[in-house]
Amino acid sequence: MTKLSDVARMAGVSPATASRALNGVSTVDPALARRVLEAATSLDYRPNGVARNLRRRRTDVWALLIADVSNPFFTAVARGVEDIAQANGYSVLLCNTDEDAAKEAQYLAVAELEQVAGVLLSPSAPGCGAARLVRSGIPVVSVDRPSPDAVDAVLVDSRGAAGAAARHLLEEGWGRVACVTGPEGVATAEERLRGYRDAVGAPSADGSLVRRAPFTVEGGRSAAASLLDSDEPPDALLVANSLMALGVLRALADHGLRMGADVGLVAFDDAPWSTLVEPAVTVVAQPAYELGTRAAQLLLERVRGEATDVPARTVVLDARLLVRGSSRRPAGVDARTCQSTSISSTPGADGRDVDVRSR
Amino acid sequence: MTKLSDVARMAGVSPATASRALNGVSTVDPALARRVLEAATSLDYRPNGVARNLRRRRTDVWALLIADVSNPFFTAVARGVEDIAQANGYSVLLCNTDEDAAKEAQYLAVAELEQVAGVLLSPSAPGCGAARLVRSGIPVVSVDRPSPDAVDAVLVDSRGAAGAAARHLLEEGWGRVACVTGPEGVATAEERLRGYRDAVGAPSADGSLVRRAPFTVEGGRSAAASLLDSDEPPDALLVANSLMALGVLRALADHGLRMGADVGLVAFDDAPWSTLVEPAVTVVAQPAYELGTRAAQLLLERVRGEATDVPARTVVLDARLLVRGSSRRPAGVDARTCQSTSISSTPGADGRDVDVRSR
DNA sequence: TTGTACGCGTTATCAA
DNA sequence: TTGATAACGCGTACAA
Repeated sequence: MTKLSDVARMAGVSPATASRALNGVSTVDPALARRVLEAATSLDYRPNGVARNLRRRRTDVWALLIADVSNPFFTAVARGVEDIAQANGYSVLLCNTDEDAAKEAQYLAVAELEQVAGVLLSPSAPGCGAARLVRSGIPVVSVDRPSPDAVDAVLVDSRGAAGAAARHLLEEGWGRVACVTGPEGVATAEERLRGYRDAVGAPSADGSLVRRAPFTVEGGRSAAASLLDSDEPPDALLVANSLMALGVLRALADHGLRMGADVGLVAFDDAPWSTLVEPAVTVVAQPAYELGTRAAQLLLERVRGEATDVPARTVVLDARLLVRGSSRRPAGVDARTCQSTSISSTPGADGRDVDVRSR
Repeated sequence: MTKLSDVARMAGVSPATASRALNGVSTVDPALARRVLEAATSLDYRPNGVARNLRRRRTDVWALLIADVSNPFFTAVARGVEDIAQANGYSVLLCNTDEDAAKEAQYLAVAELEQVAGVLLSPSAPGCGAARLVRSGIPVVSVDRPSPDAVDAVLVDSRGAAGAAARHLLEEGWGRVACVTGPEGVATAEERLRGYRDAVGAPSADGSLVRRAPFTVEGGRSAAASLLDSDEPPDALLVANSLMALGVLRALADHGLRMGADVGLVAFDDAPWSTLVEPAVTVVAQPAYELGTRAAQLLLERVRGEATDVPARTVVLDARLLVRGSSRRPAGVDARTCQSTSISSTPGADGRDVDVRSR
């Protein structure tokens, strides 16, 4: 492995000058610089980033902790993060926590060990161990789910969106609206359940119409099956995630029920297949990619030191309710008519508006 | 930042002993080891991984270069890789190349700079610059797409699977079978086209029935639209990827055509929505997750030095043709009947068989 | 403008 | 079994 001192020797200069030349420091004599560059080329010199990182006392790596890249929502978030990172010279470590606090803690330990420049975190539970990172100078930005420890946060108004969705189902005339949400303790799962309860009213929203399950296809399937097999089955479902929605559709098919006709449906996340099924699925579209880019931009300011002393920032993005066939109640007319309307969960906003609040 | 020497001083030992104690070296006196551990705890000591990496001359990081995490196929691959990595103490850097040679080269440079322990690569073109990594001692395993530079490779028999799929369409009685494949130069795109040509015969497989497009929804949509708008439109389509398939379905709808009835369809990748549309989509199911885990296992052996001097290995996994409604030709009977059969692309294999060959 | 010398924090070597 | 010492490869005060 050829190192900097080799290049320096060949160019007939000191390692210091070689270092400066290769890093484009302007004070170095052009002639020398050229000699150094040539030596580096002919020796096929590759700088050692690890040594540089040690010396510089920083790295150009971020850690991204999400529940699961297989979840299309997080895939989009990850892509957004990666795009911003790459455009600014950072690399990102992908960490799947599977909503597991132990895995999460382990990844945070790795992030600290590897001295990453910053962390983007979608915590599985409120009390994750991100505080120590922040204390040791590593900025942490939370994505999708809030963290008391995070410096900044980029969130979606899950509660408002879930409320609007449930209200929409009620207004369409569905009688018993149930809710299939994520695991207990997961912020977005709780918020969506809360929004649902806002709409249906606490008394009627007793346990019999609520199911918690993992944010997976199988989670959705079994939750829906359990609801449909109960004594008083619902006639409409609010589903907290697109993977779950796939399972719900399977459960409906297993029970011989047609969505939109027998059972109303609204699901979170605008999956690409949601307009290909019949009828199309009414969804709460979340700006997942933008969630990633915005969080990355906030982190960028922090790691660059541009936002030191800036108080914690929280960006709340709006979700949009896209009304399609699955939530429309069949009247006399054909229930399979498919209309698409955009309704913002925040009155007056057009769905692309962004709230930026300090906390 | 408290460092090792601080711990050593507090424990009244040398840094060397402190290091040994913290790393669980057995030769250290239990009493001393305990003192070190206590000191480390009370000082809240966190080792500096960067310094350790420099001294050890190795890191515990892999780089994973894929076209795009947003592509569900690669998402599954990434998840497979990450699971194996995490279980063995490695972290993975996620790199989206977008089939862009420049981006790919840049990421490979980062991988070398950061001295990653190994690279998992799905090259966009045959001649990528992975050779230099291998020369400098970094093992590279190619995933999904072969690379002349890679040490090992884990692939799928795309050509055989595409051939079987096209043959299936012909046997069902579709007259003009077209092919929508990926960008020129991308190995899997070429292999699938080749398999298609194997089946339909080179003469009839002239350009008029072949379209190349990006592996995206929009790529599939416009390719299908172009085919359907041509003078002699096809009556069946072989589509090389599930994102493209979504676009193709959209194009069919735009043209007022029903798959399975007006147009036969087989698509690569068994997306979760493929059984939810009507009729269900016949697919070539690729073992994407397993592709990731297998590649990771091969890399693991290399980075551990267990497979030094072992010649390059190529693992070829089988894809399975899952026959469903979209490829069945409507006869007198209802074309929407949905059957699901499993046919291996390799005669005699059950679809889970694996060929391991040396090259 | 260039060179010398040191330090980043850890681990491996070697002698005791 | 322990400790002193020397790297690992680079960047950067400081002095020249």
